[in-house]
Amino acid sequence: MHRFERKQNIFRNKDALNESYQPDRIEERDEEIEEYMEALQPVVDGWEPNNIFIYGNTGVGKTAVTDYLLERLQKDVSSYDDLELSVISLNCKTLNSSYQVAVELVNELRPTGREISSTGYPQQTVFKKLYEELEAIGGTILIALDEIDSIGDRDELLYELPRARANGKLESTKVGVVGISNDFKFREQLDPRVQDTLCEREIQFPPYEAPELENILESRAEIAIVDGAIEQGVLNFCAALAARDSGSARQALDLLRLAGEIAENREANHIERAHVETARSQLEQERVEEGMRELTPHGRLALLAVASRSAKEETPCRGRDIYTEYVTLCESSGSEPLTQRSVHNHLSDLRMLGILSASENRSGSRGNYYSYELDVPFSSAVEAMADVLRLDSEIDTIRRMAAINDVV
DNA sequence: GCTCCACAGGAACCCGAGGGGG
DNA sequence: CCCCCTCGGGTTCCTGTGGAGC
Repeated sequence: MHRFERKQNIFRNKDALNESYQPDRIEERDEEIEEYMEALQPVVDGWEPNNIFIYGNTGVGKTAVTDYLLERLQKDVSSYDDLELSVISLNCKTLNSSYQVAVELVNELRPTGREISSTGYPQQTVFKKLYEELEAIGGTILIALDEIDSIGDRDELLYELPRARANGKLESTKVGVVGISNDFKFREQLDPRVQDTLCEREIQFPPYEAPELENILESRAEIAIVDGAIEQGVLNFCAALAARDSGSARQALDLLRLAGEIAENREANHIERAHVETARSQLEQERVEEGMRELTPHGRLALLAVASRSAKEETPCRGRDIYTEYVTLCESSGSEPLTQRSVHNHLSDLRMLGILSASENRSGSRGNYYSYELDVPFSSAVEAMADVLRLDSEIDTIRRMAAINDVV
């Protein structure tokens, strides 16, 4: 007989560890909040808003603080009847050009049914539509663009928006842009004219230090987890791991949440260090699988080529040898091989994703080159691709080779 | 101390699939 | 119908690199 039973020996309110949870109080970011408020002050005073650029790694509170302050600002502004403030927030993660961001903004502002399609128009046409929508709203408009770095170097919108008023594109509307970026190199690569305007006010969110992370974890754990269900030193351990890796509160909270789930599944009464260890390797695994799922067919073939070399205990090995392996795999799967340059691109993508690691070889007259090897367990690399490629027999061979050579 | 290997990675371009709009 | 737009993934061509060996 099957039966569901409520388990509540670990969690009291697990949601408090989720990304979407909004805590009442934001911990350890007092200085940044103060600076941020100062940058937003002109809105309350009725002047043209500052453009603000926020940067810092993922999980250091940029988005949380922005959401909190913009909400606060709207509330506080509403008590002055001569001020009209609208806030538009957009996450640009999946939008990789100014064009797409502009389309998305227009569609955000338009009622359902009147949206525009995401291709087809000349860029300026889309900008014009955007200005029309903004002008129709009037007052002060703050546009918060989260993960803005994903537009890469196609940053025309960031040039246009802050200048819209000066260029006569907008009459009655004052626009302020808040750009949020995970990548502080993004700032450098921006057109200098964009830097001038967009980065009028810059606020940097530094990574959290271990003690700060521990405070954050403590305050969340109080809400999320049953009293006494955390063993001594576990929070400290989570904080230390996250601080060493990324300084991200997101990561620290994920670790704690997953460790809790593992503890629960093992029917333990409290979360132990060992659960955190397991949680860490699981999260790492998930991250890698995520990366592999999004590979293009040739990206997969390139990875499989490395896996194949690895099965024969021939890694680390250089790009040239991977390429020949890749070509034979292409032939067996009946697809046209790409040029060496393209495979080289795939290898470097895989390196960025942390799936491959590369060591530089400087051998003078015999050239400089990278030696690649798998940076993930052999089995997870092969597993992740087995279902997609029409290479079952080849993959079997690779597996058998691996078994003989005892590769894992 | 100069040369030069053999790769890394940037730049410019190409192509076909998405979709305008007159 | 024709010519316009963007975009992703691909090419082609090219320059930069650092120390072993002359």
